[in-house]
Amino acid sequence: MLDVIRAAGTISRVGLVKATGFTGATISTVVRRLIDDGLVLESGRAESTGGKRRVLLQLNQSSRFAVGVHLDHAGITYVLTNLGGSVVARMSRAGVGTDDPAVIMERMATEVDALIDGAGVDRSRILGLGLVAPGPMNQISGMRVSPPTMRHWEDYPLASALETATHLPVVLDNDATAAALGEHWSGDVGGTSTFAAIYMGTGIGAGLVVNGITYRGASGNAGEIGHICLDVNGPACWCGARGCTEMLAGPGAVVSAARADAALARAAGLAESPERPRWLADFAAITRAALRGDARAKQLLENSARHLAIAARTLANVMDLEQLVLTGPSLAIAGSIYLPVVRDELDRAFFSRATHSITVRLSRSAATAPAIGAAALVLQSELVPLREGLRLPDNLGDAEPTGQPTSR
Amino acid sequence: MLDVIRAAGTISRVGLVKATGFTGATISTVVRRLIDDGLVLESGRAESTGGKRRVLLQLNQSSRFAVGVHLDHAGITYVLTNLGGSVVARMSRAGVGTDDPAVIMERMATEVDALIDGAGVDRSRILGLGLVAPGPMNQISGMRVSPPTMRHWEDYPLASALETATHLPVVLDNDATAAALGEHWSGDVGGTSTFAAIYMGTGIGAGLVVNGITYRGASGNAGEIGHICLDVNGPACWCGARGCTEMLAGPGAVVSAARADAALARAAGLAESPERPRWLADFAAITRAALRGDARAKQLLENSARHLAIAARTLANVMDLEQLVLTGPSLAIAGSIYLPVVRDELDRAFFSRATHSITVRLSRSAATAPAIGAAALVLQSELVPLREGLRLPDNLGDAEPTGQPTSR
DNA sequence: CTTTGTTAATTCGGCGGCTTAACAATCACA
DNA sequence: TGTGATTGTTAAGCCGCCGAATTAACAAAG
Repeated sequence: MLDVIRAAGTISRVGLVKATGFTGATISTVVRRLIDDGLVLESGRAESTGGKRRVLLQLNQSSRFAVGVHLDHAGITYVLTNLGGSVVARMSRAGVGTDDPAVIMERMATEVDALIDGAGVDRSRILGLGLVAPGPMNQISGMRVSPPTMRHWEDYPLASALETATHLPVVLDNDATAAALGEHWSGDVGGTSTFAAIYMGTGIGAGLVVNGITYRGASGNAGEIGHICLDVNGPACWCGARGCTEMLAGPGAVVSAARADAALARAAGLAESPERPRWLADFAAITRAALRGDARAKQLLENSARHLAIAARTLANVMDLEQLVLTGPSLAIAGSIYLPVVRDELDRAFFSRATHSITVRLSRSAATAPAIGAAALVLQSELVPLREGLRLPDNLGDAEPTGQPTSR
Repeated sequence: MLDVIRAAGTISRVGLVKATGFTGATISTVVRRLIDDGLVLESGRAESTGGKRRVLLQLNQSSRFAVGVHLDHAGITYVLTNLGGSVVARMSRAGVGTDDPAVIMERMATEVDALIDGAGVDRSRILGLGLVAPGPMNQISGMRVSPPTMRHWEDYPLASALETATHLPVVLDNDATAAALGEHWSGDVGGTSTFAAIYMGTGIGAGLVVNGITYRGASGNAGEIGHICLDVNGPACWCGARGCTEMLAGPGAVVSAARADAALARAAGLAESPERPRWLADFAAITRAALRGDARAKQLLENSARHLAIAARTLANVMDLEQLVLTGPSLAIAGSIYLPVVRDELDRAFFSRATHSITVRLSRSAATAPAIGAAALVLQSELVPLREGLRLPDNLGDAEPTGQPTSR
């Protein structure tokens, strides 16, 4: 319900009737309650359609808030969003590094406090905290399989620890999935039923949102397009396969190819074999060189884009997507180079293109997308009734009675 | 609810309480009504666990039936299944060919009558008819995009026409999706939440079932693994891309490669450039040659299997699958050759293999899987409440906020 | 055979969500 | 200034589901 109002931006009660299928009576009482709770505001009138003018409703954006935290090796990003998913306050702090989880927990609690206090938001209006991190997350406890750099976090009871530290309800998820959800809430995805966010950071992943809820797969690993084969004869990957997207299109591949080219490395200003690889800075430098017109840099990036585009098409074909968003740190930098290539690939060879188009766009907040998505997780869990589990049909006995009267 | 009973085979009321999360009270009344309607039977007692022995429940398999029809160029397959998805009667008739849709409709109506009468089933006990065909189906009307061989069916109002012809409720779907659903109902998929059926006929596709309901994507084209890229430098495909699975692993590719090899063509007994290509017969002949030990035939098929396996891994990674079933006419023939290759590929390189395993098996009824699935569509639509997400219609009537006049 | 404790299943009162039905409010237009 | 159309509210009732109490069936101990 709230989700419908949010997705529509502004909508009347009659509009809600059509959108939800509920009766006018139901809508009336529900909306009444939402207004009483301060979640929804009446915000004007629509033009008459022959009778009484419709009263337009919209979310009271600043009635409730959610905290989103993106936990990563390189940095922790905090955002405070309102009900609409718009960022009210944002903060970036040092990453996890090799610190002990318990230490980080304490630090996060104080930093979250700082975020909330800095924005001047009443704590009672905060619905909860969403925490996302790389790798699949166990919904209840914490990380199942963590990337090498965060190995010591494995099986740490993230949710419960953070709940006691911050006194806020905590929900967990994978960062790519969160990024997709964030786009669904903050971006103008509208009523799109199936879409994905391709997230390119160090690795390449994708988050999937189907009918407004995230698709996680059996173990939270869904959307793993970083390790699908684009070339049977391609280079071997650490995952056990060959020709994976990550090997052919990943920022790591781009950076190491640039390093191998002495002239390019010099032109782009890459540090020569630094002790600590700063791939993101290097990737940004290569992008700048390409935008300046450096042919070799441009070729490198377009090669990467071409491969990413093919992975995107695979994802779009398998999931039969309507919309695709490019996001993540790497695409925040080089998105303008990747976007046309991906668009072209899908225009040319998306399997269902005859039936329906697929729109591709860049995220407007690629760098903070996962954190925003983390907050969106909270918004969703609080506002969208999750119809999990099996429920009873409405008409169990009405299936073609064969003579016996259905006793009521 | 009925789906839980079906999936469990036999289950007690207490078992249902645990499985569904409902209260004992609810279960009691619902089960009572199901028994009154004849859908469920009490079938014995379980061992005591310290107190009163549990009464075991199971579906009354023969209380209701469903008709499943697989419409294809080459042949029409009819099945009549009971509530459990078991085939009660089966029939195969000539394919669609170039006949006019209206003619086929009439023929189907009489053939469905023959099927029902032959099995001696009361018409009032038939829940409905499921019709599946290649290509994406418009849920309401009929085919959207049809394969070249069935071009004259495009936009024909299949559902309504067949409803008036047979006087049965009709549901439509794509055949690969149906095959997956058929496996979910008739096979022992158990409580698996995410699985796919790879369907290899002339082309290659996959049907997806997530949490017991089919995933169709935006336009019913989901699972299109026949046209994902396995080799960026591969041969061009009619779909507009390069190196598609269908080009590298499809039966058509296998057969034409075999024809190109004169010695193999002779050994396998392929007709030399027949006027009408009989790819299925040829594919079967090549398979027999391989099983006899013909090295060249074996190599051809294993090459195909290797590529199909990579496509399967892509699908498994993207959807994060728990189970995979190989089905369809081609795999009904050569499944024993493909199965180990697919298993090996997933064991080696399935991305989530550390978190959870993925089981791969052959369908037990590969040839009739789509027809069984068509019947399962009916069973599901009647027995499982489909909770669709909230949807926004194209035009809700509200557009501009606050005062601005809405132009219509 | 009786008593006791445990588990299974049903019944009954009640709550909440949703619907139908009737009604009040607003607006365009004749 | 009605009049019909459209929007929105209120009241009454249905239905699914839950909680608590009750009945039924069984094992083990005496």
